Amino acid sequence: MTQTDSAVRDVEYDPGLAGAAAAGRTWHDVKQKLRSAGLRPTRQRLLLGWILFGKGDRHVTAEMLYEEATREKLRVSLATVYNTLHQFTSAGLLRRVAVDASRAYFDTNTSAHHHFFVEDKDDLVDIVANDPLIGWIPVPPEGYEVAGVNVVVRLRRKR
Amino acid sequence: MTQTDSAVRDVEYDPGLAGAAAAGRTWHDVKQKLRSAGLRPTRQRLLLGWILFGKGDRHVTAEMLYEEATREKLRVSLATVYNTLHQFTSAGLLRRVAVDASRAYFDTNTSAHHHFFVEDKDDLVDIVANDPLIGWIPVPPEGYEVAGVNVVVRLRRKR
DNA sequence: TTACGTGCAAATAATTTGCAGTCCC
DNA sequence: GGGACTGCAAATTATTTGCACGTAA
Repeated sequence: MTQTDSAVRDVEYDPGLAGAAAAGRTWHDVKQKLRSAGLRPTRQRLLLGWILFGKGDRHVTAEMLYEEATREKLRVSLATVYNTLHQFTSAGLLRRVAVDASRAYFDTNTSAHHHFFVEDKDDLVDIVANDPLIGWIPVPPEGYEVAGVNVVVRLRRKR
Repeated sequence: MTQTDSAVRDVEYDPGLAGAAAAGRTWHDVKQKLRSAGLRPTRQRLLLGWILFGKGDRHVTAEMLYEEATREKLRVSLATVYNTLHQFTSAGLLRRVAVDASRAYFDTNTSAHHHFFVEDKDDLVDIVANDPLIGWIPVPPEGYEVAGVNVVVRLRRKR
């Protein structure tokens, strides 16, 4: 049975930023989150953290986050955005998703889940399902362990 | 049941370049392959095709292929390597694999299958299994169709 | 011949780094 | 005050492009 033969079932998919406003997280929460991750709550980390974690699950590139930050209140440099994204990722607050070989996406949802990638919109969307897509994980070669599983279902607009 | 709870079974994994020598493909075969893909068999396409398809399944980046070509016989420019990889991919002779957000990998095995990625060696390895990893594919949102599924199991050297 | 390919070098794009100045604890 | 952080600009890395020249059909 090949992958293409596999059964296809209905699944809810995450509507993107819907519900963003609903997920209220206070400024104080962000500060706590940073502290408990061992990161000093500086002005720019708080701002970026606020943008990232204050509005529900998000998928961003460095450029997107930089523009959003600039559009908002505080001045942040692009380099700092990159640094901060990496610091947040090492601290386990973000998860890096490999979608294509050009840009890096960061996901505020760090739990095990997978993604749709909408090709013509460069849009990354959580796959929300009750049953796991992956039924089993192959045993890695001697001396290695599984560091993570990345599943991206690429979507194309129907002709 | 989360991804981490999933069952783990034994699986053969592709030994990399082992069997490379065995997969004899003649120069004539490569020429045929190019022609039937609608690509004019030029000197550099033949060379690159020979390297790619003459030695069994391979996973290469542009840089790797360029170095290998240079080390061999003919002079090819890096730009031509990039162009050729893309032409081969559009023609369906190669498949692009998104592993990390920095380099693009190309796989000579265009059938549906998935990969291990060995982090510290930047090495991509086919997952060869009898049962599919993915049991089902979620139904995409209205107006979209699935263009492809990319699964990468990231491996880390055991501490 | 003649459109398709190729090489080269310059242009982009995404990301990282070095270092002087700034800011939390 | 001192080390942790940040900004900026310059450096890297991966990839693409423009254009004069070469070559398979």
